[in-house]
Order: sequence, then structure tokens, then C-alpha cells
Amino acid sequence: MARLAGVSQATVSLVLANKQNGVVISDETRQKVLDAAQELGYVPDPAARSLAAAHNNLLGVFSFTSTFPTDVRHSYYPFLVGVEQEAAARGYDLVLFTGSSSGGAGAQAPEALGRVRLADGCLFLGRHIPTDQLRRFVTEGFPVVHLGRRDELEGLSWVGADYVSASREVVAHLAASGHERIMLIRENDEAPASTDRERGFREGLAEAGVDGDAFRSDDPAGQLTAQRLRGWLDNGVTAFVAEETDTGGAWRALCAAVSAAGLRAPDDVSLALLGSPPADLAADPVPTGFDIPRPELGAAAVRLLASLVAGEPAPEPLVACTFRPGATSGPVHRTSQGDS
Amino acid sequence: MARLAGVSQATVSLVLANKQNGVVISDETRQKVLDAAQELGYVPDPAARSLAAAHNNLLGVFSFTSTFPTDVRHSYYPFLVGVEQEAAARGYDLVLFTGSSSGGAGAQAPEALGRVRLADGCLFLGRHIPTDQLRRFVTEGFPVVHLGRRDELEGLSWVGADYVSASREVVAHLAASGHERIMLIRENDEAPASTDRERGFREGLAEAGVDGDAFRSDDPAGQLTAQRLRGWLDNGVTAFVAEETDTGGAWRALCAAVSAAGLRAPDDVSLALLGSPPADLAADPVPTGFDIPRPELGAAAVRLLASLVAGEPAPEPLVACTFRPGATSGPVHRTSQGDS
DNA sequence: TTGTATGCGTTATCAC
DNA sequence: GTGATAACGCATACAA
Repeated sequence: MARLAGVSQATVSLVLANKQNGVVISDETRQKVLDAAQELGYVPDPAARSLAAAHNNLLGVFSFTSTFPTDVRHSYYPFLVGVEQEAAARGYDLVLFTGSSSGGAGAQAPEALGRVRLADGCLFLGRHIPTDQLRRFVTEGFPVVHLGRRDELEGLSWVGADYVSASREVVAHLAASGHERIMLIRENDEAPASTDRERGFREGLAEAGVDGDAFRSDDPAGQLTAQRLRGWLDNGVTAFVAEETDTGGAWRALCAAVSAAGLRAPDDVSLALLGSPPADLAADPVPTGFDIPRPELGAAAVRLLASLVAGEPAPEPLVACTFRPGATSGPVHRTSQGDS
Repeated sequence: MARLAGVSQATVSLVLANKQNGVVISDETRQKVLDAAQELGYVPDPAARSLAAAHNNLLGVFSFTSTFPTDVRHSYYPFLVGVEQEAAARGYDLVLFTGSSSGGAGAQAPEALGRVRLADGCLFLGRHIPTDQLRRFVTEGFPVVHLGRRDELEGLSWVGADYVSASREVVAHLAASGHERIMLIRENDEAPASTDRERGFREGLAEAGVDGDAFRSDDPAGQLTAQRLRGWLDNGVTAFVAEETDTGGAWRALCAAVSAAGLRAPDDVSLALLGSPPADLAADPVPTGFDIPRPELGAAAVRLLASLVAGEPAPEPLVACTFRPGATSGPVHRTSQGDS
């Protein structure tokens, strides 16, 4: 104990804590303590410290899938970049709860989720965290933040990308290029990420005063065929936007149909993707659309979590996406059909 | 406190510790405690637990550079894949100490390194961890494992790739293809990773009974020029191996010289790389050489660390690399120079 | 087999 | 300003 080295005792705490809080300490003893600590390489035991202080500067990160999957494409890496930076900036260390990746079935969940309380608060990644598991945390007041919009649980904090604004912006871009009839290709899925995009799409249409509608590419009622595509084109549609999903299904279907119809973007038709293209898809040409600032999302999540932990007012949960001009959209061309 | 839920008190410790140590426990009360813990989502405070001189199932991960750098190419991701899997398999959670990435200068080191003791043991990544900082941990008996060979500190545990065997294997492969004179292109650096490769190279030469020597590509005495390359070829050298480094300097220099000499591999000369090619280099053709099994290295590090924490005998610290046939080496061709 | 006391190293609250 | 002292939550040896 450094006390022996110096002449003081738990005064050490004060000088090491370095809080200008209330009282002050003489420069002499302060230096004495500092020197002694340096000499002995003394560092306050973090365990004891957190025991006494009721918080341990630890932020949890929990995902039900492996945090570092073998397949990099599925990884949370881009988010983690921001998470780590922001946590470091705020003096928090990260606890990665691995209970999730045990893979095996069985009693993983209860034990694993319980461990989470070890941290001052916890960040949850991935779409598959059971709502009722999270409910316990929020009702007990344990600080929890979900990365990705999550509306079904009252009181659950989350951060998410502002798909509405970003989608609106894409539509505005197309409208500015002269497109007056735009179709949204989406999947038959009611996830917030999908509905947000459609909402932004429709808001964009309204604001620009252009026409358009949404089509569900995997609706059993009808596939997205080249024939259907041609039909739309004959009806005055000159641009298509597709939503981004895990699988990229809508975008793939759109590209396939365009290709099957013998059309090319942006010459024959303008295409846009409400998100980033799937990694396995050749990003050539780069689709018009927007990028999700994943690191910034991670950072925002940490900011929010830190606020909850500290009892401060919560910051803005929506993070803006960045517009990507791309090369699949351009001014409207009137080739086959006559002008109005 | 779970005591209220159950009928017991600190018996909780016993059942939760689950030590088959000596004797004790009744199935009835055990279940009662277990149920209560489940109900309340109770988890022993890791701080209190480690204070009370136990362990907290936490393994630290510390790097002086950011664990998740913005530039993925510098990242520890491949190692972390193995680290996470192995830690999960053994029931450990991971603490990522971010003190490293604070970036700022100043008093980061003492505070940051001290926090590490919150975990049961710590894994250190990166080449830049100061020896004297680590020394304290090993002398104090705090379990520490360094990812990467580290010989200068007695008693410091580490795991590393077996560059010696892997390099020897590459040489053996070349020799088996008929090459009888092989040059090693290395950088002017005395890192273990470099000396190990040269040692393996020389052992390989000796075993195969072939000739060869090492050349330092960045030695001020002489650059690796096309002219020098031609000189070697005229002297009967038919194959070159280059070491892998952070920058890939040796391999780049070798490729540049070969190209400048108007030669092509494997037709005119055989090339091999003692490691993996730099990510920014077109991996076409894939160089003959070996791959470092980074996930396996991470897993091995966790295994070793877990052994230290548990006081068990330490497992093998060397991880085997995997030979990569590649397409830059082949049977020896005698084109310009006469046969012997 | 289970309940009862003690101490781990800090912080925080008081008297000095 | 500085020196005691009570928790903090758990493990552990010990008594019941």
C-alpha cells in the first residue's frame, strides 16, 4: 500500500482521484503521494475501486450472434470501430459478452444475459434479441441501448440510421434529374428499416410532386419480371429505387429484371439503392443511393448508453446517412416511348 | 441480493461457484438458489468477486493501438475471431481495454494498464507494448500472454506462429522442385519474426542439401536491383523467397526487381513469400508460401491465458502455419544459362 | 449440510 | 487540509 511509502493514508484516494471536488490538498503531500505511487508502480485496484464506487467504467456489448464471425461480411466490425472510439473517448472499457457465440442451444440465454449486469450498461447488437429478455432490463432500470430501431418495447433506448430522410433525399435527387414517375422495389417485410424507407420514399414523392408507388418483389402475387418492368416503363416510369436488406434481395431482383429486359442504367433507366450494395455484388457501377455511417452509429450508441449510465439527458438517436451520387442514375431519357 | 429470494444467504456463493471442491451442497437448496438467481437475473458482482480473491471469468484484451482501427487492414480482427470463440468455449467474457486507443499522449499508460487487473488475466496484442510495463505483471504473478513471440522478458508467456518450420517447409518445397540455389530476401530488422524465418530458411537449405544465402533488401550497402538479380541468376540461383513484414517491403522489392529484369514467375524464376501477401497487393498470382492461422493463434493465446489463470500447465505456444502452394513457383527452368 | 463472522482495497463521510 | 471509519458485495474459513 502506497500509504506506507508516503506519510499519508486514504488521502491517496483524493490525490489520485484528482477531483477538484470541494476540498483541496496541499501541493506538498500531493507530490509526495504521486512520487510514492510512481516509485512503487502503485495503481488503485480497479476491483476495489468499483466495489466502493458502485460503477466500474465498463460498457457491455452483447450480440446473439458471434461478435466476430468468421465471415467478415456479417460482422459488426464497422460499428465496433465507432463503439471503441467513443468508449475510449469517454473513458469506458468494453466488455464483450461471449455467451452469445457459444453457439450451442440450451441454457445460454439466461446465464449469458445475466452476466450483462456486470457492466454499467449494455449495448445490444443484432435484430434477434428477444423482446422479453430486454424488457427485464428496462423495467429494472438497467441502462440498455439497442443498435437499430426498436419500437415494440416501450422505454427501450435505441439508435438508428435516419432512413426516412435518406430515402427522401434519394427521391429528391431523382426528381431533380427529371424523373416524374418512380417505383420503389421492396421486400415483403415489415421491419422498421423497410417501412422507414417506404415512408421516406413517399415523402420524397410528395415533396417533389412526382408520381410513384411501391412494389413488393417477393410478393407471391407477382414476381419482378422483365415483362412487368417493361410495362412500368411504358407507363412512364423512368426510375427505380430498391431497398437494402440483409440479403439484398430487392436490389438483386431489380438488377436482374433490368438486365433481363435488355436495359442498362443509367442510359435506359435510372436505378437507386436505399443503402449500400451487398459486398458480394460487383460494385461496378456504384449504385446511386446512400451509405449508412456505421461507425458513427456505433459511436452514437455509446454516447446514448453513456448518457443513460450517467443519468444525463439522452442525445439524438437518429444518425444521418450520407448521399452517394453513384453511377446508376442520370437525367431521364425518352427513348422508346413518345414524349407527352 | 438473492438471499432474500431464497431462504439462504452466502450459501449462494457456494452453489454459484459450483466447485465440486471437497464436499457440500444439497440438491434442494442448490436448485432453490439457482431458481432465485434466474428469477432475479442475479449475477455476482465481478468486482466484489475478484476483490474477495476469486476470479471473475473475465479475460482482458489490451492493445496499445486501437483494437478496431478504421483501416481494416491493420486490424486484429482475424485474431479476435479465434479469441472470441475460444473464450466463449471456456466460459470467459472479454474485456476490451480501450485506454490504448485514447490516442492522446500523456498519462494514458499507467492508468490504462492498471485497469487491466480487473480481469483474471490479460492478452496483449501488438508489438509495441513496453517491456517494463509487462515486467510488473509477470513479477506480480498476474497472468499475461503476449500475442506474438516475445523473448526479451524472462517469464513472459506468449504464443506465436512457427515461422521456423513453415519457412523450412517452403524451402523444402522449392528444393523438391529442383531448385539448387535459393536466395532469401529479408529486411534489415532483427525482429524475432525475421530471424525465425531466416533460421528456418537455413535449416531448410541444410536439410535439402541445397545452396543459398540471405540478402537484406534495405541494406544501405546495396539495393535489390534488376542487375543484381540477373547476377544471381547467372550464378545459378533459380528461386527467391522473401520474408513477410508489416510493410511487405522485402516482397515488394523482390517483385519489383523481377519485373524490372523482365522476368516472370514461375516461368523464368520461382518466387515464394514467407507469409501472406499485403492486402493492397493484387493477389494474382497467389504467391507460394505459407499462411499464418491468425484465428488459431488467437485461440491458442486464450488457451494459454486460461491455463495460467487456472494454474494449469501451459500448452504449446507455437502454432503451425499452413503451406500455400500458390502459383509463383514451379520446377526449375534452365533458359538462358547452360546446364551444369 | 447450512448459517455466521471476517477481510479484500477503495471511496466517501465525517470529525479532527 | 488530514486522519479515522463505515460500507461495497462477495468468498472463505469456522461454528452450528
